[in-house]
Amino acid sequence: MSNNQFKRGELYSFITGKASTAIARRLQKNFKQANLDITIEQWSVLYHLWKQDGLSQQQLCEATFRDKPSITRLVDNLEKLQLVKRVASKDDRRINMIYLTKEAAQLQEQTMELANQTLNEALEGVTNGQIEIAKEVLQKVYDNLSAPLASIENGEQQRQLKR
Amino acid sequence: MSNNQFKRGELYSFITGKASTAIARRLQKNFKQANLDITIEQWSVLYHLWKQDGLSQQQLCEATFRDKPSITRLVDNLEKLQLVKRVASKDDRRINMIYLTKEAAQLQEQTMELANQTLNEALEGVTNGQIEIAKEVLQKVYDNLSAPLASIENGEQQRQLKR
DNA sequence: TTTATATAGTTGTCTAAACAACTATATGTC
DNA sequence: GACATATAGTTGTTTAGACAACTATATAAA
Repeated sequence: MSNNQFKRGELYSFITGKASTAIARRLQKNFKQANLDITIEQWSVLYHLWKQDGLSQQQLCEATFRDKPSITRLVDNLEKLQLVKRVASKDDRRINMIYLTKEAAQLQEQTMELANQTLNEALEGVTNGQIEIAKEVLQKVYDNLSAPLASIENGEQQRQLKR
Repeated sequence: MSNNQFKRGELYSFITGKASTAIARRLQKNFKQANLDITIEQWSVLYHLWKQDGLSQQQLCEATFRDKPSITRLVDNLEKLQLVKRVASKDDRRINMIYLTKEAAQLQEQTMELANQTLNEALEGVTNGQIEIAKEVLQKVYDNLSAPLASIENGEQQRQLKR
């Protein structure tokens, strides 16, 4: 575990930086060239609404791995662009249901095509087997860093309960 | 190539989002818990200066995959924190050489330890073989998306030359 | 030597992430 | 029903990324 820390350190820069920002920038550039005036962050929200319309902001937080203020502001900007509407839930008035507009529906096909193109470009020369392993590693990384959070929070709770 | 687009679409969210932000957030949290008041972005700049002190801002751009304005502002903030000094190069007065301060040198050991810990946590249960493949995939993604940029820019140049 | 061009860095503007503090509504308990 | 607590969302602040426009210095070409 300790004799390959340098190798792992190298991986750190890959995971945190290069590949993900390269894809993001490329997709953003492709959107721009196609005169699509949305950011990839906004697109990532629309992406989940295309899969299922009418999600709450809280559900969008979970789907996109963002915190609540981030989603509030993304929805703000999507509303300004008239791509999305906030509708207060009748059952629970705390909840905003987010619905796509017609304009947003029209964006789906074009942007998904660009996203697929970008991904195919990015993964050219990578075999499906390699992709599967990379997915597993990245998923494991995510799980490793998500699960322990609970135990940390439990620790804090226990500390609080002692009082 | 087209019959596994959904799988690739899944990978997209892994690459762009979950794993990298999870590691970044965890490392930031670990810094905070250790009362280290730097951001991981600032740390990533220091990381390269620890490997070699006295890099120019341009060299930091290349090392950290950021653009020039981003480095200007990161160096601004690192200077405010007294972790770094700008020194105008005598050979070429356009160039700022960036040097670590004593305070920054003291940060190295502690932060590198936290980074290694975080990475070990993140990669728990992942074999070295899997890590190697993931590295290859991410490197390939980066290369795929970096190299074609040149040809796009050539295309633009050719267009300009036509005038 | 003047002029064009390339390079290093800065500034302005917009968008977004992280975090803390906040409001409003809902739920559970006495 | 009153009170504590949990949940959904908002606002303020700081830091950062992307992009365009800019200044200053260096280099190449005429």
